[in-house]
Amino acid sequence: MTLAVSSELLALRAKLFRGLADPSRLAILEALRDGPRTVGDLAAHVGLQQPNVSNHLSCLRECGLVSSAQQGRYVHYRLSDGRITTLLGLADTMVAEVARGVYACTRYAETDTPQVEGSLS
Amino acid sequence: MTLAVSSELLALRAKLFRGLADPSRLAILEALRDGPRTVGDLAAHVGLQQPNVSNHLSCLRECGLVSSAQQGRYVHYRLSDGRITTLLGLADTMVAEVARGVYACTRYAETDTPQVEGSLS
DNA sequence: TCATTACATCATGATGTAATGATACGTTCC
DNA sequence: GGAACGTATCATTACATCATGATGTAATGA
Repeated sequence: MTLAVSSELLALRAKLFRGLADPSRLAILEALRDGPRTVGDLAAHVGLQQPNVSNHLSCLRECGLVSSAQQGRYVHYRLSDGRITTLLGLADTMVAEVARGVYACTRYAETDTPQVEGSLS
Repeated sequence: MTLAVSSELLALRAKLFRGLADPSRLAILEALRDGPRTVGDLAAHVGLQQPNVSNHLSCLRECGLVSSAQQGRYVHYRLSDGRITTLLGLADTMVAEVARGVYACTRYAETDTPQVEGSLS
């Protein structure tokens, strides 16, 4: 009787969050908030190798978070929806609020996370 | 250059999204929208085994998404913040909008999602 | 055509993570 | 005390995923 959230919807939500659950992809999305960028530009901006960025962009594009447009040899990527910014902002607010808890969460690998100095600015 | 967002903050955001990037955990959070529940109740509700649910709950608790309170032999879990519902709702809206794209996203495994009888409202 | 540039894809290795069964811990009741 | 119950933890296994280097593909220009 209590059927309302289908497992398919849960899987979709999980996929969406999974697309956002990687620092590299979040950095890419942040960089795209200022406007469209090319792959090489993004790679230089976030300090990752080109194939790696290309792979992450494919992920983001397939999940509908970014869209691409080829112009000559270049491929310009941009955020596909302003809602993404809203989602990131809300997550940012939550992180600021539960920062201590999230930071204390040792369940997931601490990828190169130096030290938090309460800098939530 | 000039990374607008520090890598530490990106890591925190990624952790938060990672906590939300699993169908089982989303099912648990959905079940908790109606109010506090015990571990066994949750396990029966989402169709997962008790140790598995307990493990996911530990994850969610460590990340500050749920809080627990022991009453006798039982431990009641509840959402720690109403913001979580907001975040899930926004994600839901986005999923509905980019559903086609997310469906087509074959980059991540379509884990056999647990059978859920979540109640929407 | 050939070379160069920009990007995508493939294969691989290292690491992370979810699910399971067994077991330990804590509480209640006899 | 001892048994039953609810929950947490451990070790194992299977799988997922990130990053890298090598290679492939498309587009521009000489």
